[in-house]
Amino acid sequence: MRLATWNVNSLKVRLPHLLEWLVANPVEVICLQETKQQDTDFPQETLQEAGYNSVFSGQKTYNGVAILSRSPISEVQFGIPDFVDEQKRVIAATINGVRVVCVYIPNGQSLDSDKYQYKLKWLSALNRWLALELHKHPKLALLGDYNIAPEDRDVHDPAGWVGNVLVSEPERAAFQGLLQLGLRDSFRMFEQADKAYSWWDYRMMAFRRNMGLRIDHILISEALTKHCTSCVIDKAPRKLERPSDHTPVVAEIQIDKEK
DNA sequence: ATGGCTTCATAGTGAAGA
Repeated sequence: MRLATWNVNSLKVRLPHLLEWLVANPVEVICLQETKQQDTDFPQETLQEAGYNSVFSGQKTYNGVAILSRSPISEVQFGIPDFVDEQKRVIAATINGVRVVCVYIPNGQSLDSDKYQYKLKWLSALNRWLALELHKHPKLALLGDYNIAPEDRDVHDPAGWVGNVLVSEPERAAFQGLLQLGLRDSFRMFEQADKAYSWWDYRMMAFRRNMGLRIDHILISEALTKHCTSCVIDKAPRKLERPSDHTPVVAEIQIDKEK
């Protein structure tokens, strides 16, 4: 089954792009971030008509996450257990025997911001929870907008980004901490073109000049790695009119759907 | 150049994103 993640930057604005993309890419599961929509406004029926069940956790203006799936969705978890957070950034569910964890990791704003401290605490809480979750669900995938470029090769201009959030050493250490739980960055399991990114600033014609970062990731547990056959970034939606600044990432896992 | 663009919000001297 194919699993995707996409920060849509407003589901209300991007719904036509999402529906169009799902017709061309009928993935089994897609995790969405920055839906920026209250649950009462979530387009559940429209997505159902497009063949997708959905679970979602949203709020007005900011954040908001959702999981859509062609298969039944069970064991839905909202937020990180025992971590108090007003911001809707996590939703998890079990689909075809795979624990799907959808995250919108905080941006952090700047290294001297309170939001950066929140980001690091948040990552620490995520790590603690996932350690337990991996025990319960050996087949686990962590998909989302991580707001972390793991290595310099994930940054168009590493020297220019020094001192910024998304590339700082503590954030990268937190990313490595997730790998130390036994997760693998599925994108790096395969041969990839150089300068492959998943986000480009709206300004400065950044997309046309490929001034991007790879900050959207699909990490998979040991039990899934041997079944993972590809991971690709789909740049096509970034070329549309009024695009999201992020573009989808898709991993293919060869497992029995009936399990 | 602390800018640029986009979103949601409100009608701001805006806030936040990445």
